[in-house]
Amino acid sequence: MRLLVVEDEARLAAALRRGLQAEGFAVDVAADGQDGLEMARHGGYDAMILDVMLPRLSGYRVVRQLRAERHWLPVLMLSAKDGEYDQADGLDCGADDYLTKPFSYVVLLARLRALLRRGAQARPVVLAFGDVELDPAERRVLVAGTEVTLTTREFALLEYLIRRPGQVVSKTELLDHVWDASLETAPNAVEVYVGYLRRKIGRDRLETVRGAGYRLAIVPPGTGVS
Amino acid sequence: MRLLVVEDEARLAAALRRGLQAEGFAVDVAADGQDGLEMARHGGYDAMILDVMLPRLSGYRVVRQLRAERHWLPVLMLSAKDGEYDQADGLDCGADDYLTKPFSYVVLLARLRALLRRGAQARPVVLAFGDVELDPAERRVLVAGTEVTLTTREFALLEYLIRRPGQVVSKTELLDHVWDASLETAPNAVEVYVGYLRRKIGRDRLETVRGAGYRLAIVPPGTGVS
DNA sequence: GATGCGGCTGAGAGCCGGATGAGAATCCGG
DNA sequence: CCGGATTCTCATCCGGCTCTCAGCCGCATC
Repeated sequence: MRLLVVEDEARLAAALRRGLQAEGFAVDVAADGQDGLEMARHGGYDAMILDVMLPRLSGYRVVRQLRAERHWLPVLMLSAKDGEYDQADGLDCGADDYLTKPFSYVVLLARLRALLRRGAQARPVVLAFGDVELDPAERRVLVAGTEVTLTTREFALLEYLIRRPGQVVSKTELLDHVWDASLETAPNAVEVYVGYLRRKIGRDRLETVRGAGYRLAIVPPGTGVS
Repeated sequence: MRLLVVEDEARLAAALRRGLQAEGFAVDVAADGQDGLEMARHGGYDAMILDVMLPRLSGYRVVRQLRAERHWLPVLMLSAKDGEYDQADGLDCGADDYLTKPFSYVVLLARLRALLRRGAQARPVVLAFGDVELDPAERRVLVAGTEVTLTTREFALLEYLIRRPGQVVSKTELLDHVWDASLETAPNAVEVYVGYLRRKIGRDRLETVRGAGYRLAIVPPGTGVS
């Protein structure tokens, strides 16, 4: 199994290389985001361990770029725990798993094994539900075939909902995942953004389930007035 | 086998970790419900041991949330035996097995092994009884194939009844579980909501057992006028 | 057939969850 | 450093949900 470790902190990189090699992996190391991306593209690795904070190109951008180029190799992200970067962001970018520093080496190994067991999954290029299509890589949204421009928040909200097609998602869950969990945001923000989103994708495509949350809905073709 | 232990009492958590690691399991520990939920989502565990009384998010809520998100990992619940929390509640939330403190470590191991042997079972996504289908995740109800919209209370009531298919459920039990136990609600409320529900799902599908409670009933196909 | 008890139901008061418009604060590109 | 876009808060409004009450019905027992 070939692994790519992208980590600029030399000590940690060396430790990881040694540890993983001892487990029988073939390990390459890149010291910044740009190099990491290059190597990931052409290296034929089975998985990648990727720090978030990197010189030249952040870990987020590396994953995003890879996914945009349709490379699906499993990515395990590492980040300092200072709240500035957060797990949801990482996973949204297309990472497969996430670990905050400091982490136990045993946990890292376990997660990595889990990833390798799952393997590179062919991912849907675009998420779709009804006549709403969302492309996370290109950050584009099509409703009934025509493009709609969304702000960052609106996009994140729609993405979270469309990954749970048809299911009811509670406001607290949305707050936790679409908004930064650390910041205390008034729950009302969700309602406000639901409102914005509805104006853009069409009122009927986003249903309120009173007391429970929100749910994407399929609007019958022909009826669709966005 | 990877296990997640969610337990806030440090002594017990440490004891479990040590004991289970000695048995050859890889063990992670979370100290509150919120962390536990996060880790359960992304950690790729084979099973979870979950205390009921936890800071931030109760064990019940953790399981409920996991199940709502279609994670089926086996869950073994632990609770103090003080009657406040009870076994039925735990199992209703979607736990797979239940142990009251104090428990013997040998019993815990045995139950855990049994769970792991069964593994994560793909669960029925929808609950059904007769021609009534209820999908907790999408929060939808179909009666004889056509959708029926229910309010929060009505939905909770039907969900509770349909989880006890065909059994008689007393009014006090309904009050305890469908209504907030802390608030004193007049018992009459149950009758009122049974009435509402009957109007929506069809009179015959919800029987009164005089002096005992209510029971869902199967109406013969063809007869069914909702 | 009278009486009593358990269950049913219509009406209505109050409350709560959600929607929305306006505006402050912040970010970002030029 | 400015101006527009974006994010978020706040106050307010609205509709419908929840629950209580009071009276009625029907079963059951005598």
